[in-house]
This record gives sequence, structure tokens and C-alpha cells, in this order.
Amino acid sequence: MGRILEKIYFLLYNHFGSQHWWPGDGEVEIIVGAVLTQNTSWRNVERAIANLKDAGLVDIEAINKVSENEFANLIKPSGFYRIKAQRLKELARYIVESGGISNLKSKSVEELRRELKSVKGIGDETADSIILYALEKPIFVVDSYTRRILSRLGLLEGQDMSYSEVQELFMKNLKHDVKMFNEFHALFVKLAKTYCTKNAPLCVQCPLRLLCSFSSKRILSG
DNA sequence: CTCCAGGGGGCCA
DNA sequence: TGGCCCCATGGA
Repeated sequence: MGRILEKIYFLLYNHFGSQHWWPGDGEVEIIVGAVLTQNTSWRNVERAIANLKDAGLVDIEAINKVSENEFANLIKPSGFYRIKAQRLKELARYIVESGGISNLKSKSVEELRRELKSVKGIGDETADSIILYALEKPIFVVDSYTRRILSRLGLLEGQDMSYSEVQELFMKNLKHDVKMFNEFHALFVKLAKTYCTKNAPLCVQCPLRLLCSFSSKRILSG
């Protein structure tokens, strides 16, 4: 399995190149974006973040102080704005009470994962995105695209794998390298958006087309 | 008009 | 656990 995952990474990186993730700059913007993008197109997230920038609210202390209602109105374009405002307020409080982002960086991946997930509204993917992209610690981020692509390659055949099981597939078979984990997840997103939309099979220009020999007809049948 | 987007929680069996 | 519903805006 390790060989196949390395091959996938090699093919994707050589085809698409570095993805320079996370889009947007700064730790706070990454953290905020990680929550805002929950089941939401990045386009809409960008509008919400632009509003927050104008209001000087891409700042943990500021988010912790602003009223939930005011914050909610600013992030409306991202959808689910009331629940997301609540989630980001709780996340900001957790970070402030932890002594800020710099203090979070001194915690272990396991500790961060446990604490972040204990914040209401921060699940597996959001926690891991924050740990990898904002705090730059080695953890593999799994999302719906990851499952869809692996499934179409026939690598999840039959079994209904949980988030942690899919994650372990990568963590146990690859070197724990922040840069590589960063690019790998971003490349999956790039691949999915380019060649693997929800109701379409991988097309013939897909950089992973040569992996057909490893899998079944699922790629052809979509 | 319908479908969907870089999820997550609550509820219920 | 696993399925289902809810959260909501904007693009295709």
C-alpha cells in the first residue's frame, strides 16, 4: 500500500506541481477558513474572510471579544453562518485560554487533536486541517475528495472505512513529513476539482489513469 | 428548478 | 456505529 500511495503522490505532484496551501495567508486566516469551508465552496469562504478582514476580525483576540451576532452577519456569504459564528467564537475562546496560537504550537499532535475535537463544531477534518496547515505539524487530512478518489481507484473496495482508518492508511505507510502531507491533501483537492467531480468518472487525461492496472473497472465505470 | 460545495452535531435504532 | 436531518449561501 505504501508503494501505491507514494506513486499517487509522485504522479499528482509531477502533474500539478506545488499547490502552495493553505490558500490565504496567516495562521488565523487558515484557522478561520478551516471552519468556514465546512461543506462550503471556497469561493463563498473568500467573501466571508474579506468581510472579516475589513472589520479587523482576522484576529483571535478580536474574534473572542466581538459579539456572536455581529460576527455571524459578516460571515453570511459562507453559509451556515449562525452555527459557524458559534463554532468560531468557541474555538477563539479555546485558543485564548490556551495562551494563544504560539502556545498551541508547543503541544503534541495527539494533545492538539484531542483538545480541538473537544471544541463543539470542530470535527476530524477541521481539527486536522488546523494542525497541519496552521500549526504545521505532521498529520494527514482526510476529506470527501480523498475518499472519492481512493474509492474510484479501487483502494477502498467494499470496506466502509472510518475517518481514522483512512487516515491511518496514509500515516502508517508514509513518512510523517509536513511538506508532503500538505501537498498531498491539496493535490487530492486539485485532482478532484479538475477530473473527479461527484458524478463523473476519472477522465482520460487524469494523471492517475496509469493506476488503472492496480484497480478494477470502477475507474472506467465511474 | 435542482444539485452541490475542501463538515459536524444531534437524535435514534 | 450508522443513517438521517439540519445548518444556508451562491454558482452551475
